[in-house]
Amino acid sequence: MPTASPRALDHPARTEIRLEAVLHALSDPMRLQVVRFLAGMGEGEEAACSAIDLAVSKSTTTHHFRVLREAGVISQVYRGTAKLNALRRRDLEAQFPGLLATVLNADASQRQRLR
Amino acid sequence: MPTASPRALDHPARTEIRLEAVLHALSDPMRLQVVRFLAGMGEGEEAACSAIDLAVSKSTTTHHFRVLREAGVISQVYRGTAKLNALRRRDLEAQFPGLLATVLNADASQRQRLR
DNA sequence: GCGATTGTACGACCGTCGTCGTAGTTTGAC
DNA sequence: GTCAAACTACGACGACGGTCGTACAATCGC
Repeated sequence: MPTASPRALDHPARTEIRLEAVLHALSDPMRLQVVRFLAGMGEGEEAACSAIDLAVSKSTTTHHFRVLREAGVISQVYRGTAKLNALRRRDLEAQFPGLLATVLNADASQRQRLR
Repeated sequence: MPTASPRALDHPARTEIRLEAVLHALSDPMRLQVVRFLAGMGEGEEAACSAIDLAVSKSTTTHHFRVLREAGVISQVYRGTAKLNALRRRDLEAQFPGLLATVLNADASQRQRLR
């Protein structure tokens, strides 16, 4: 009885997404790596946390995913033992048009420059 | 003799500006307020620190301006007892095209929404 | 020189953040 | 029921960040 079947996770509603939170979430290299990975998948595609190989412990990985979710950058839903993650492209675009694309583009440029 | 006349301040070169640092700098409401203010002035216009009324102590104000400068978001130069600040529009645009405009636009939308 | 203005340096405080490890929960497969 | 896989909760730790106050420095105007 402790299980409510599909365990629910708190997500900010589209209109509750705060710019400062999003910028903060994106200002960490690990989290930017996650976003880059998710952005590289098709629209609406989801990936388990374990699909992205972060060079930190599992606890830390959990932490970063939560920060992204609470900022409204990604959505998370349980399926089986996995937790599927997806970029909230539409919500971000509706709230802050162009922001995600611009940041991803800036990130790509910087990575290419540093290569 | 302790004076090197125009006291110099360290600024990252254009190519040294890091995306994470910029995003972090912009993720604070106070600093966003500063950037918004500077963006509201003409291209190349400068404003003294004291021209922007932040609701914090002078020490804290100094701190925020330094974070912005070290991230490469603004340039600072002494003139008399004042320190003139300006957005590094060109450098930011060259390094991360559209980023500043997109963030400012997102900020404006959010402020309007919350009004 | 003196005083006022503007900003800095330094230290303190305390909360947040990124990190970890260990122990635990939930689920699916057998 | 048992086991393994995937993720979480919790507590710890050290580093960083935003804030302040006080004391100081540089410049300008008189």
